[in-house]
Amino acid sequence: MLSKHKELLTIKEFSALTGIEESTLRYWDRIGLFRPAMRHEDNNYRLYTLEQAVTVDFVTVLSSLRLPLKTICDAREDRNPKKILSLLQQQKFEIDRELIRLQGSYSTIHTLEGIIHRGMEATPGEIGVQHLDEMPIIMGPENAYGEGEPFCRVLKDYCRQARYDRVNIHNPIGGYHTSMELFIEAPALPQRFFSIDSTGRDHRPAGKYLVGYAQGYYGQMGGMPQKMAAWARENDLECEGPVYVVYLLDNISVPDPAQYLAQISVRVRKTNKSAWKTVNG
Amino acid sequence: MLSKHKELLTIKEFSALTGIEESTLRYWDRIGLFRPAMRHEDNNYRLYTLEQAVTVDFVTVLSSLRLPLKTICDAREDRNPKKILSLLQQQKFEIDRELIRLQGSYSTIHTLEGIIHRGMEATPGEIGVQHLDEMPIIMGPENAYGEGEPFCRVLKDYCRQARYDRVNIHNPIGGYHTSMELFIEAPALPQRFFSIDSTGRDHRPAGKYLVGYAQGYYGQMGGMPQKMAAWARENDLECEGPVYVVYLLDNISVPDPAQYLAQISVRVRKTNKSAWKTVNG
DNA sequence: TTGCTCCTCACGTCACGTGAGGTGGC
DNA sequence: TTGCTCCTCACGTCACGTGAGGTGGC
Repeated sequence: MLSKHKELLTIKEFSALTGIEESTLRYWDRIGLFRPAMRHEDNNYRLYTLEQAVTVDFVTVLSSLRLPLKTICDAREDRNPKKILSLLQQQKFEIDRELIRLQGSYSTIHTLEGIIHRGMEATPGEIGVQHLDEMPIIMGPENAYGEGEPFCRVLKDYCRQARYDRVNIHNPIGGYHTSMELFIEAPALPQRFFSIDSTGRDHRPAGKYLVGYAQGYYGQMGGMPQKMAAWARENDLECEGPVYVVYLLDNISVPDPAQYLAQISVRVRKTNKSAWKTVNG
Repeated sequence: MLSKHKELLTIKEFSALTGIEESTLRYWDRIGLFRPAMRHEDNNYRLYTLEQAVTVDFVTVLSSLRLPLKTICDAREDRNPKKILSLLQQQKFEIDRELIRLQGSYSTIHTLEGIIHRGMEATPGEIGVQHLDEMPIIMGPENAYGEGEPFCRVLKDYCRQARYDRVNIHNPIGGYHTSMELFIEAPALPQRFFSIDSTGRDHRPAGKYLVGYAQGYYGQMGGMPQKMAAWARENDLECEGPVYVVYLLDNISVPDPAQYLAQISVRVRKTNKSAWKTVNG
């Protein structure tokens, strides 16, 4: 038969038994969430019962589910199955929201990694034909450029709309020009912006693209549009469809705007002059 | 042509444009993470450029990925693609860990909801035959009961081992008795504990079970073992295999131990006396 | 006296949010 | 004078962690 005193645990013993930090136990005591069964008469030491090592799981389980300690504290007194079920149900929503946020972050990282990797491999000024895989995007509305309206303002209008539409605004943003002609005319003023987003239902289709890499600040293409057009003519290629501009390196990865690196891509096909068969050949 | 001054934004305008709270902008300024381009000469107002509304995304993107502001601050000065990739890679691990934790919480909630629901539907003292679905569990090691060793201590030994083995210790814990005979002998001293865990590779198999619901504190079955054995005999049933004890209602959902509700389950088959066919009949 | 465990109390952490009290220009 | 926007500074939040200074029994 063990003496009654033997069953009482000091804070250190209780901490070792339950795995809860001493400082946490003192804090829970202080806010009245979970208190030791008694205090030692002489030295005021906290004394926990062995039973408490089991009943404390009301706190540990619910706090592990991220319920605020205040909520746990309030629910503790007159808890019943129904009330607990309702707390759990609520918390499931919270966790769902967190899961969605985290998956968004994960996806953003994945996209960024891919983009930055390609940015490190690309050579500024390089032009060539490449096969590009499908890129899922979310296409924004048509841009409204007012008289002398700066690029930044329009981009921010897009961002505001994106926030409103619950689109992940932390994903990389690209520029969309409806044709090579319009791109050459105003390379700094895309007709639309798009967000590179793996959940997007729009996409830049897979296929053969004329790809150029331009170094410099947003929209400053340094003659790249003309060079790409010339390169296409020289190689009997015809640009078709929209032009996509994606900044592989920008202020996320380099501090100096002069080091930004844009990937410009537009679909191409061989012209009639070419030896290859063409669709309308 | 717009005047140079028109392109400068007050904190309110900048906040509206970027969606970042004014208090957050002041905080970022204070810790030197992101400062306005200049201050107004007269009134010391913060003045941001339109460009900054774009470059601030270095901060917003990385902080949305939960990188500590200190890390973002340190990386800002001389950032380069390689360094940013390494930060992203690290953060991916962090997010992975968080995702796993959250999924664990989600699964714990799901398990708890199921258990508490069954606890609300069950009638204390009831005995009957039920079909039970498979229940995934993680089986613990064999319990070592020392001389006069209290139940709580053994349970906590199991918990410590579970923490060590990285088993989710917040999932409900059940008792496992190797046979009905041993259960009747010592209903408060299960040979093993197990954790109800959807990721578990062990399980209580699906099948026909003799099920009893006993009210009261852990291990206090109030004659339920004998009653269940008697019920089985009267109904020409033979108990086989281990006995599982799961507390459907315990200190998570009710404060009073007298209200705890245990579900006791053991597989049964018809005896020879029965009209039904038996395996060895 | 030394070493040990415990105590309380104050302050730090992290990324802000809130409110008090004051300024500057219409 | 009133109303508006901005400022700084201090304090609050949340769930602890840390350390200073002190106690009690061997």
